[in-house]
Amino acid sequence: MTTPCTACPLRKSSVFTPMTSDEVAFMTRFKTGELAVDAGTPIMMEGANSPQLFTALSGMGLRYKTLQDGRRQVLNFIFPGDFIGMQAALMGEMGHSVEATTAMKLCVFRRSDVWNLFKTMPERAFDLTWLAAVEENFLGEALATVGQKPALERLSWALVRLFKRAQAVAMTKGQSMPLPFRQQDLADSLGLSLVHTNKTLARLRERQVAQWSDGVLRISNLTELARIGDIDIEAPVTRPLM
Amino acid sequence: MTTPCTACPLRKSSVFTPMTSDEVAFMTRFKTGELAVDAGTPIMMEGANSPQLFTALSGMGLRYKTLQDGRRQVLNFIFPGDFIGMQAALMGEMGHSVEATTAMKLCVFRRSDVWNLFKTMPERAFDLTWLAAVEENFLGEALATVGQKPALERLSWALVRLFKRAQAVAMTKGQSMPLPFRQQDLADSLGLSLVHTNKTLARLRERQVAQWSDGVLRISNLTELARIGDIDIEAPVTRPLM
DNA sequence: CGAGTATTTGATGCAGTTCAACGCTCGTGG
DNA sequence: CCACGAGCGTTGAACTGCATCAAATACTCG
Repeated sequence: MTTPCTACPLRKSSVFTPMTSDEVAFMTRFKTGELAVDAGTPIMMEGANSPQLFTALSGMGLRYKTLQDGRRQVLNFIFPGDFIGMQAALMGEMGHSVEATTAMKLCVFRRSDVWNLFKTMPERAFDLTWLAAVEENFLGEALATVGQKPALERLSWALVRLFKRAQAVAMTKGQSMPLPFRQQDLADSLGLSLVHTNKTLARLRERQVAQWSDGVLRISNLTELARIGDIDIEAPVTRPLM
Repeated sequence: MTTPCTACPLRKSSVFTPMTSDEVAFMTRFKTGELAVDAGTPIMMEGANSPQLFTALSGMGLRYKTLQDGRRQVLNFIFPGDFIGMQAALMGEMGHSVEATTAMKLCVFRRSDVWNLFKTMPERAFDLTWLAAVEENFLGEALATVGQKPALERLSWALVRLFKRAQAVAMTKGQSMPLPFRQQDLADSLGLSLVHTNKTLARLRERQVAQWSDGVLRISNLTELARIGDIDIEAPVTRPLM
């Protein structure tokens, strides 16, 4: 019924570390199905103990935390290949919510099989930990950005990050990429108000550095954008796919 | 020579998940020695590929990132029992620097043995991943705090977090705990200026909620502090010790 | 006792928030 | 087929929380 991992369209991408046939066979058993959700669907709720874990196959989404008064912090944007549910898998409770921004296809795993993965597939367990470490690393960089940089630099940092992520999974066409979020989402990810985010995006547009409209981000001057955002443009590291 | 893990003073604490004798034996082999450093010593540098990993045995330190212009974001404060070098262990490069704030004793491991840990001790590999997930969780909460809350709430959140961490490792005496950092360190962890941090701490003092002077933090009203900081006071979860 | 470091306090300015209003697009129902 | 409302982007104006500047106090240490 469900596509076996041998036929996974994502695995072909050169960004993802190749798997041995043993690993692919294991993942096929680990996988319990596929899930297609509409835009706007909540996938995981903060505090919930989800019995399912996912890998995003297509579409985009976002991770966020909600505060008591309704304010929202977007932690990260979800791209194809991203693993969803790490905290549920390990600690049994999610620290944030996840929702689909566009329609998405997800690969589904059983949480209860995670221990089996550690016991019988150390390579895959290592990969899982690697993903956790990368996410930790990203959040550290995001915290430094939100904590220390002024608005123009925050936006530039975020746009470079998004563009590099998109490049890694071949979602870019030249200097463009789909960016199907609202300005409010980006604002909430950077600790800025919607109004100020809008005005700062206008500045980047005027400066001929980057423009974002109708769900498409166009980078006119990546070097300059990276300079403003104080971020390196390094070749993407290959990363494991769960 | 070096203390075997069977005699580890930290393991006795009830906060740490008990280990089987197999696990203790493994850790003793994993351990290559102990390191004592003075206050102010850098332990790991951002970008470095450290061949050594550590577990803090005593003393306190901090993790931080430095930006081009010299600004600094403190990511977290290090308590006894904390594992240091996760990113070096997995990705081969640290995303942040670590330094000792007080004199510290550290348990030393060889980075090259990590793969062996995954292959032969899945329980310990799981524990390592658990620690990574907890750190990811913490950074998400910190990001939400810095991104969304005003100064008084940020400070309250941070003080509650610190106090609960200290309670977990039995470093509190009643409502007091040692907090051997500078106001600048706390300011850098919350994305606030030193001056504003100082003035906001004064407000908490006046309100009879918390006071911090001479390296000692005294919580006068934990409930109120937690209320202001919008944070739950839950019993500490037992966690693995590496 | 002078130099260096940390805390404290007052004064001033601005980056970013909040409030408000308008335009555009799209879906829905009369 | 048009009217209406909802959601999103855009822009102007006013306000404010926090940064920055400045300076005094206290403490430690060689």
